[in-house]
Amino acid sequence: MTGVTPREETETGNEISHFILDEITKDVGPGGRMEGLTVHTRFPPEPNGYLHIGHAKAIVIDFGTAEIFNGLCNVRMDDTNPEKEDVEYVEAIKEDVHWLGYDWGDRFYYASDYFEEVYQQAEELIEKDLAFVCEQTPEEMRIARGTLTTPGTESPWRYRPKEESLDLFRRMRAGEFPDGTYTLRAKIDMTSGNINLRDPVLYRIQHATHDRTGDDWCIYPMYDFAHPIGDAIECITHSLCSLEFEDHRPLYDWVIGNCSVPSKPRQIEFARLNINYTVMSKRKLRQLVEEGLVDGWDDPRLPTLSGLRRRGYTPRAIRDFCERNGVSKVDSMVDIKFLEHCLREDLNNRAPRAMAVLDPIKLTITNYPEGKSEIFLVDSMPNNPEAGKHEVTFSRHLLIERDDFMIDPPKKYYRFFPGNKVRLRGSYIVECTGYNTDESGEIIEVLAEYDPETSGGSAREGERIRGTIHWLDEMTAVKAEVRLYDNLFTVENPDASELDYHELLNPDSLTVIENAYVEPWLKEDRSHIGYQFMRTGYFIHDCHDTTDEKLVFNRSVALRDSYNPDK
RNA sequence: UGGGAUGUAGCCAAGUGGUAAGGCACGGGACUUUGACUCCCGCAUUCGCAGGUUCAAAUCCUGCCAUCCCAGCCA
Repeated sequence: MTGVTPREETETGNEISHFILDEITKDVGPGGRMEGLTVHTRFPPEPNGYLHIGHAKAIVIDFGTAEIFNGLCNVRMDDTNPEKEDVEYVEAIKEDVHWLGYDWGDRFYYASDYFEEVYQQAEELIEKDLAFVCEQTPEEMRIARGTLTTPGTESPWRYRPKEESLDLFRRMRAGEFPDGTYTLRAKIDMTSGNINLRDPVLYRIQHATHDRTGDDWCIYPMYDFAHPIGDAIECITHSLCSLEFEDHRPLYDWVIGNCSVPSKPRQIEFARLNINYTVMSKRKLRQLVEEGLVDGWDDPRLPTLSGLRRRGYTPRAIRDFCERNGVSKVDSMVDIKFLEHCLREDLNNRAPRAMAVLDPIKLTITNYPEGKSEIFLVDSMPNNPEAGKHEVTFSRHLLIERDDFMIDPPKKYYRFFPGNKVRLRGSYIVECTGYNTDESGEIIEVLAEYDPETSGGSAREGERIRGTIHWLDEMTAVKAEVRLYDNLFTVENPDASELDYHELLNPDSLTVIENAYVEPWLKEDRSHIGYQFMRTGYFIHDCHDTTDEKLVFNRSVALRDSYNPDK
């Protein structure tokens, strides 16, 4: 038979090629160690926090790899430590994986599903004289483990008769001993340069109620023991994980090799994702949430999937980002600008356009009759006529962006200034004739005259209008709150800083604009993945705070802006 | 004086003995009823460093340097 040839493209259209695919191709191909097997991967989160974009990379690799080989990918909650885990997170994790666009079918599992089988394997190991019950205290064990440069020393309990270990282990399970008094340890090699092989703990006593198994157990297996067995039981062919597990692989292989399991999965490691100006560790994210420095796990400034979702990121943009970053073993730090690029690219093709004025100033069309009003039809997406059109109303009193007017502009400023003509997108070309100030000299109104012959915004024959400005009809505009976001941290790598992370927080990461205005249809419309407010960025309704009475928009990402007055 | 990995542009990243892909960022230009989008152009005489093998080296060999991970009864 011939080997399975990986598909070269994903749904997002990216050509995927990396070393893991190469390895798997060899494994399942002719003469490979898994010749002819269906590729089967798994995504194994610990339910102790919310998923972030680093997990998205893992999900894209786990599910994407299975997809490429026409295989399967399971989801398995790694719930072997009841003290740290909570069911609260399970549903959130499911939602995030689905939201990203992946489906595990009927293969949603828990490591705890296998507690009985894992236990049986432990007994078998004891009988094979490959594991023993140890009575060292945590402190004694730490000392006996040795250091990075000196070998460890064997536990005094290492050579106790296996019958005794078996009896003790059963009594551990029966709940006869308090936490910390006994452990089950693998009998490997206390002199190994790889500390994971210095008789690692396989089981510890923990009188804790488990979310799924309740009080059935008072001993729980360690990750290094439960994980390979879980993989093998599910007949996972390739167990893909991050780099820090690289030196656990010999132990993974030891467990697979010495236990009676139905398959022999292969672990392959890849570098986890880092992005500058943010943090990715669950610990730090939790801290930000618990200290109230952000508005919950789904704060739009956070790199959590729920935060990105609320910010207006699309699953497609995130998948695209992960795929285009590639997969390698190099510790890397990806530029957040690339993430933003992926979002803009997706939204540019799919988000309808609207006009919104974030910082309004009045514009009065002095030669347009008071009380008169007309309706213009504008393309919802100029680059895609099939997206249709929508109405905008025009009248004497309009709103424009405050920085679209200057009394004394620099060169190449194409917007409003006395004497200049600009196009009010979709309606008319107008000439700025002046402005009014209040007692303090503050500009409160811009004045202009419209040219009736430019209806729809088309210029007169031979005339070139450089500036096109967005605007709203004061009569029909709807008030909205708009939230602008910037990086949460002021430094590229907060983790590497010696300063306390509180000092690294960007004080301007959130800007709330209370009195912005938007086109009225945005009050009802919720049918789109996001909107482009022309010339200002991509926005989405805030899913928490938008109500029937109040509109709240989050800026997902600003538009690129090449305007540079200094040039 | 341990073990495991990794070094290709500002950031990702292809490349597997035949003469440095691509993307992001950046700079320039064209187009434009979004200073957006799109489109062109530019952006590593050199692959951590030093030797060596070869007609030919980012790719092979030797030595060195730098960075990351590991001493939880966490995952």
